[in-house]
Amino acid sequence: MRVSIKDIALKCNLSVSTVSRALNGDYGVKSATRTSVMKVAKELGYVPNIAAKELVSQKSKLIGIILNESDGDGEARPAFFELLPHINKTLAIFNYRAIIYTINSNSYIRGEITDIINLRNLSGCIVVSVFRENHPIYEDIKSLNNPIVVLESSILTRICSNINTDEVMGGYMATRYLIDNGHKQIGFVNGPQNFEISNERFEGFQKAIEESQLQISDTAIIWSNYTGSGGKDSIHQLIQNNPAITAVFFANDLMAMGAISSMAESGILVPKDISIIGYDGLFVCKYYNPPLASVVIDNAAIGVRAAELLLELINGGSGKTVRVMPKLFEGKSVRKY
Amino acid sequence: MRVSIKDIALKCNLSVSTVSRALNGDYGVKSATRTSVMKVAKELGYVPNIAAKELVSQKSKLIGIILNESDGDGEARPAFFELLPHINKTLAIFNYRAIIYTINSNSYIRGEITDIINLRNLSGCIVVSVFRENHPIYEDIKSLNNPIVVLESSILTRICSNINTDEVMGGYMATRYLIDNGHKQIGFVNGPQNFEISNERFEGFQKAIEESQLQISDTAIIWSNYTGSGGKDSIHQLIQNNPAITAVFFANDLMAMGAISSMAESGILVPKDISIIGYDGLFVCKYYNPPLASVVIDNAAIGVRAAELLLELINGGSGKTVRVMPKLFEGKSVRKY
DNA sequence: TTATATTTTGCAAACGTTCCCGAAACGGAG
DNA sequence: CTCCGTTTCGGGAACGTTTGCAAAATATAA
Repeated sequence: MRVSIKDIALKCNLSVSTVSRALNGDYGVKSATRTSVMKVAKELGYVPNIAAKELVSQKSKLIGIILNESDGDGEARPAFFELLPHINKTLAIFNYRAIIYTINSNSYIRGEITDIINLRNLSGCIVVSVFRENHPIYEDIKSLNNPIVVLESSILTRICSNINTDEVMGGYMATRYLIDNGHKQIGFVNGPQNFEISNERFEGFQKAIEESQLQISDTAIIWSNYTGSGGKDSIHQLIQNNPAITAVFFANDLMAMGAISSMAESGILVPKDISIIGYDGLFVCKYYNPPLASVVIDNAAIGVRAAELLLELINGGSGKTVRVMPKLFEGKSVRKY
Repeated sequence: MRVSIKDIALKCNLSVSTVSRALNGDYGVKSATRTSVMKVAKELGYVPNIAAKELVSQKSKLIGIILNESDGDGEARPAFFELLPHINKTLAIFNYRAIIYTINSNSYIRGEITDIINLRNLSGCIVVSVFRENHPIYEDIKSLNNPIVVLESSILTRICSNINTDEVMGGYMATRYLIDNGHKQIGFVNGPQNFEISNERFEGFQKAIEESQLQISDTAIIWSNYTGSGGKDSIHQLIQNNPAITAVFFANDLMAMGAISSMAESGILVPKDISIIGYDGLFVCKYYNPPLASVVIDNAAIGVRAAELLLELINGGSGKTVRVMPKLFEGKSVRKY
């Protein structure tokens, strides 16, 4: 049998209420008794019963991390797994723990996230994976009364914060980098059109292009799917329709890598024949061949910040928007003219 | 106020005990009352209070996933993040949930894992990350009385199962593949000597070498550190001391990639000048340039199996060892003679 | 019909906390 | 020494379940 507060009370000749107060540092207990309680608690190896605490407090110190199941295959947005440990560590500092939920984007039914929260009385949630625009989960989140932090989105309510990289800026930086290195015929392989991030990255792309008064043909812009094989298909289509192209911006690293390895087989070399820049800054970028230029998202910073934002909400703060600036990793995949 | 079992009882003119039994499908309640209880529960939107359940049952339906914090940087063993969703999904089927703990391998103090389990009354743990041999956590695990599944290790007790790929076989397969393609001067860049997996992969390497009666010089075997930059350093050292070498087996993909990208800068091409095979089968392998031959570990299978093993233990089963066979991904990084 | 066996239900304790409220102890002022 | 204000403490309800045991209801057998 585990030792409880009652055992301590017995050994100290105190009531359970006093012991509880002593243990929790509440005001109103003599410091002498507090220390003796602490001592006995330690002697007996007391471990508080969290279930009991949760029962009376109706709170759980548990926060949910919502993963889009389609990320499970490691194809889409592997970057998210890189920030998990950082979320976790930050929460742990305040004695919160993360509990993982994978939800299937396609079979999602209204209220699912509410049920998840209610069942375990979660203190809050971090929605970590990207869902397509207008996905019903966003409706649920908007009407929810629990602290939520949504990544890579712009949902903002009294009790819902969001954090994301400045995707427009990211798209701009990548394109600008190509332009600054003398490229004029530039292609863009984006993700699906119904993802917010795709549109924002596109916006940045356009901004840089217009700024430089370049002409980009419609066939130089492809809406793909963020997967490696998508990148492969797109690059060939792109080259075929735009033989003069000298550089391509891929809206994520995976597509870029798929394209590069596929081109190598056809004898097209990067960056000699064509320059490539990706997006995400996966840690393998720097070990890629050639090291892949990429817009790097600071996952550690996002993870930490997301956890902090959630804790703020839990402690009564109100929703806010945080943008983190992406950085450029130059790699060696862009040729300088 | 949330609706409780009591509200249902009131509305049904029943006692809470009957309602509880009806809800839990226990024997001894008339099917008519059961259906009416179910109906009312649904009407009222009843959600069971898990804290209360846990309090009386002294069990939690929560299982801990123990991550070695040093994996957090994404450098060491990124493969582990690939199996997280699979563990999670399998557990979810049985209404168990995973809660993530990162523990710092270096500052670990005896009993830490015990505390983790006790605090939340975890039903069990999956220790997912590799710790060095003789790490104190293994002592704790051996003396623990809770269900545990350890990955990539061979700790086995009444209540502790382990699951791992056949590393000896993996090392053998990789080496054999090089030999079968006509390579005779083969190098091996391994991980640190105080990791079980390093030694097992080495054993497989040796086995294949001896079987083929090849002579390998001592300088062709390097004990590195499983990181990209480690791979880079090792390959240069290796080539310098063994100019005639035609193929290198890296004990993980990260080192292999670090080596390949670094060699490219020196004009050494893979597989034309030197052949490379890695280990882990990271999903980026197939998009690497060139697609990287690798011993692929089936993370999905391991994740699912690990969860199943744990559930077995929780349900009273006893510890067992499961080995899964690695597969070979041929890629295009090994030249055939 | 009565007696008995079986099924179905209710009562109440228990799980380990927190917290409100009142009682006891203590301190200082008069 | 008395009185009153503080500080410290204890009693007990409450949180929402499960479960052993007894009571009630129902079915079965004679």
